[in-house]
Amino acid sequence: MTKPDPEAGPAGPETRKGRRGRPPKSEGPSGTSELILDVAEDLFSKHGLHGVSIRDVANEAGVDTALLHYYFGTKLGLFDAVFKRRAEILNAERLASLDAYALKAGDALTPEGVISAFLQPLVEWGEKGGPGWKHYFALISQANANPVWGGETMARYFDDVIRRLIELLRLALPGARDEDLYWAYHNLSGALTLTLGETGRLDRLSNGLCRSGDLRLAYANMARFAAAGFRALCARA
Amino acid sequence: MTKPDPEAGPAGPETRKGRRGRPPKSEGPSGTSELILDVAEDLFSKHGLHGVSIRDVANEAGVDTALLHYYFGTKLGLFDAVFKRRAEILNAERLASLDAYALKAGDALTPEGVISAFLQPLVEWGEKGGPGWKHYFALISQANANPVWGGETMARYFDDVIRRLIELLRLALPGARDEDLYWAYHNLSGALTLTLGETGRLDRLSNGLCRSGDLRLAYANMARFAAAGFRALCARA
DNA sequence: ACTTTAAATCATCGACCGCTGAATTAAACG
DNA sequence: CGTTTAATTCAGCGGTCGATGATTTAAAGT
Repeated sequence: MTKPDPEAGPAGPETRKGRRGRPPKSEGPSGTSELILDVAEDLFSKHGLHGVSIRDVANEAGVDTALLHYYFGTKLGLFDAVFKRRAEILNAERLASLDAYALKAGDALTPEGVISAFLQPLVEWGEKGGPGWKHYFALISQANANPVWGGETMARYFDDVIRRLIELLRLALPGARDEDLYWAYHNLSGALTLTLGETGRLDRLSNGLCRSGDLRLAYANMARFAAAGFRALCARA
Repeated sequence: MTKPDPEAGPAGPETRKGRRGRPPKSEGPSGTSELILDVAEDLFSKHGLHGVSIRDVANEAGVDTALLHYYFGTKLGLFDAVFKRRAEILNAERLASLDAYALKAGDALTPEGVISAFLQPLVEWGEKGGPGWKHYFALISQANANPVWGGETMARYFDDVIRRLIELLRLALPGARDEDLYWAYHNLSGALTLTLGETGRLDRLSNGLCRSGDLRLAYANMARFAAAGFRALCARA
């Protein structure tokens, strides 16, 4: 993370550059703090917390480093803010999607249906949410692989939805032992994490036969794969 | 990564501390460069490349930072050396395990068998290889989630074994389309990555019902889960 | 109109970063 | 035994890091 980038374009309208003090009211689509979050999200998702300096973020966003401290306090505060921003939206939609499916399916819950409902908001945000959501997913993917702060962070933000998911899977797989349900979820979680990363690894390995950017296909295959896995793990004496 | 640790114990025999020059021949089990690699492996696996300074490694290993440059040149050179050290051992064993299974099974290859053979060396090293191997696995897990250098690194070190795995799975699932085989592998790879991390996430989520440290169980469940997934994905028109 | 507050830059501080050249000590080699 | 080479610490260089206090500008409140 060291890009000089000394003169990135004509620097916007009337080259207001280095001008100190509060800027005149602009009708821009979203505030400066959102812009900073977008940039930080992008960089953190690619290089991790320690791979990005606040100078990197400030330069890329075209603001002074002091402004990041003004809004977010510390570097860790910025990171947390990035993590939190979309978590709430995502969790609300995933819970709603699961509840809607449970209501619709009544007694006829299937593992495929539950898992698809769980994944659906990810597909939609990934496809229609713009690049910010893809960066966010990649960030989650990295957090899930981190043994130090990852576990705690993931638990804090996402355990509620996951418990609801497992609850519905328990209904869809009557007689399943809880232990097996959790182990099966562990495998699904790993597959999901890798998909969220969109690292392009599969594209290269398959010589272009599979495109990890095809989210709809990726998630459909994951639901089918995992549903079969759940059945196999949970249907034993 | 900032630990003071000003006086970690009595500093060994006769407190040879700050003593300059080549040390007298010691009958220690392995050389200083191996010790440095062990420490670096541990720290990198927990905090990532950018989360660890060469001073951190040097302090933890009880040597001067200049010694790391003497052995490994740059920080990246140290990281690569850590990555490479065990990759060769692991790959040789995984290929041998797959070949042995192919020979034994003849025409009666099963997905469970192939996947178990693929996973077996991981179980054994994880159980009997000491903490170094666990740190190494966690490092791989993080590399696999990294979108920048992870994909290239993983491909360089591990693609050979993976191609052999898919080849055998193709034989075990006659009629499967290559595209489906790759997508199924993608899901297995994700599950494996998460297991390798041993982040303790499942332990907490299941309130202690599942212990991610139980490698034998984790890998047995993964093989069963993934084999069913492969069948489900590959057995369609 | 005056005051207060919000939003921004500037200049800088002390700490830490990766890395290097010189010195030192002991082993290996002849 | 003398020379070369391997293994180590020391001292420090130039650069970057996260963070802060002072200052400036414009909006908001009264």
